Amino acid sequence: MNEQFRAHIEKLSTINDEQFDYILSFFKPKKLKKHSILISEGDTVSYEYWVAKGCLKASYVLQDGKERIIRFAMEDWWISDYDAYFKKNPATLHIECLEDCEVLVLSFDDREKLCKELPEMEYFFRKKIEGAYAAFQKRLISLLSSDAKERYDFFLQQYPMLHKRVSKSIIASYLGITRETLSRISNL
Amino acid sequence: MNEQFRAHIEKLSTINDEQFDYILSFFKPKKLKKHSILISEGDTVSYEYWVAKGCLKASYVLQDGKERIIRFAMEDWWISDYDAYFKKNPATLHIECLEDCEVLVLSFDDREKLCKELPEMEYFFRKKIEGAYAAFQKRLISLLSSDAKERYDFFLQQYPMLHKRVSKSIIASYLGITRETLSRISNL
DNA sequence: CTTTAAATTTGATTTACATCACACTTAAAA
DNA sequence: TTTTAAGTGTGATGTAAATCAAATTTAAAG
Repeated sequence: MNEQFRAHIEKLSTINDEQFDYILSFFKPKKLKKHSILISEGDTVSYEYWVAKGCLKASYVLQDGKERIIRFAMEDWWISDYDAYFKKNPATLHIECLEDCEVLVLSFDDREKLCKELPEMEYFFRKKIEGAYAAFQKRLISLLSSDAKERYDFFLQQYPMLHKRVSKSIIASYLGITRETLSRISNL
Repeated sequence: MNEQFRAHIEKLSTINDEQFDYILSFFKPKKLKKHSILISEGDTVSYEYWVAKGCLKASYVLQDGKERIIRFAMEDWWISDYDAYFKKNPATLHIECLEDCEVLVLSFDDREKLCKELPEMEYFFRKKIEGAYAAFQKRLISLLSSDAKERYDFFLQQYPMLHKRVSKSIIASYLGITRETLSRISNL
C-alpha cells in the first residue's frame, strides 16, 4: 500500500525517502468491511480518506430515503464530504463502502500541518483539487445539458471501470434517474 | 481596485507591502464593455480573471443555441473555464460580460510562478479552490435532489445580490430550466 | 418622445422521466 | 440445498417541466 501511495503522490510532487516517511506518519491505515459507514449526515467531518483498495460512494439521502450519489471513490481516489471537511459544516453526505476497503485516513489539522511544513504537499493538494474541480465542472455540464441516455454514455466513457463494479441502481442514482429509467435506456 | 484586491487576498493570507506589489505585478488590469467575450468554445485558455467590478457569466452553449450557465462572477469572484485552464483542454465554456467590467488578468504560467515563489499565494489559491469546490458540491446536490422551485429558492438564498442584477432568463438557464418555467414558479 | 428590440408572462400541448406494480433473475445466508 | 433477500426488467399510468405560440411589459436605441 505504501508504495502505491508514494507513486500516487509522485505523480504530482517529487519527494525523497525521508519526506515520504514523514508524510506517511500523518496517515492512519484502516480496513473497512463492505457496508461500513465512514460519514453520516450531521457528523462533524474531520477526516478525508485516500483509497488503497475497494470502492465507496458519497451520497445525499433524501427525506423519503432515496439517495443521489454525489461521487464515487476507488483505488487512488480521495473521498470525504468536502463541504463539511473544508468548511467545517455538519455533513450533508453519507459515505459508505460498496466493497471491503483499505484506506489511509488524514485529519484536517494534519493536512494543514503537512501543507505548511512541506511545500511539495501544498502543491500536491492544490493540483489534486484543481483536477477534481475540473471534473466537477464537466459533470455539471453533463447534468445540465444532456438527457438520461447521453449522461449514461458519458458516464460509461468516463468511468468504464466503475460500471463493472457497482450496481445499476447506484449508477442510476449517480446519473439522477431511477433504476427503471436506466434499465430502459441501457438496452437501447 | 488595488486596495480591494489586497483586501481580497488578505482574507486568506497575510502579506506585506513589498509582497503585494510583487503579486500585483503579475496581474494585468483590463476594462471590458458589456457583451465582451472573454473565452469562446474551442479556445486555448491561458488566463483567469479576478473581478473588481461588474458581472459575468460562464455558460455551455448547446447545439440549438440554448445555453446553460455554469457559473456567474461578480465583485471579488474569480472566473475562467477551469477545465480548460487547469487541464489545458480546449474551452467548452463561453464567458461573457453581463455588465461593463473591470478585471485583473492572470496567466496560468504566472499563477504557477507566483505559487512557487510565494507560499502565501499557493496557500491562498488552495483555500480559494477548496471553497469553490465545496460550493460546487452544494450546487450538485441541489440539482440532483430538488425540483425547479426548490432550486430557485436555494439560488435566491445563496445569491440574493445576483438575483437583482441578472435577467430571469439567465437565472433560469443557471437553474437548468426554461424562462417560462421560472416565470411560472417565481410567483407561486 | 417614438420606435424597435429584448425580456417576461400566460395558455395549450407534448414529452421525458417518475412512480407504481409485479415478474424474474442472481446472489447471499441459513 | 433451501430460503431469503437484493438486484434487474417490463408494462401501465402520472406528472413536472419542455415546447410551441402569442400577448404584454420593459428597456434600449434612434
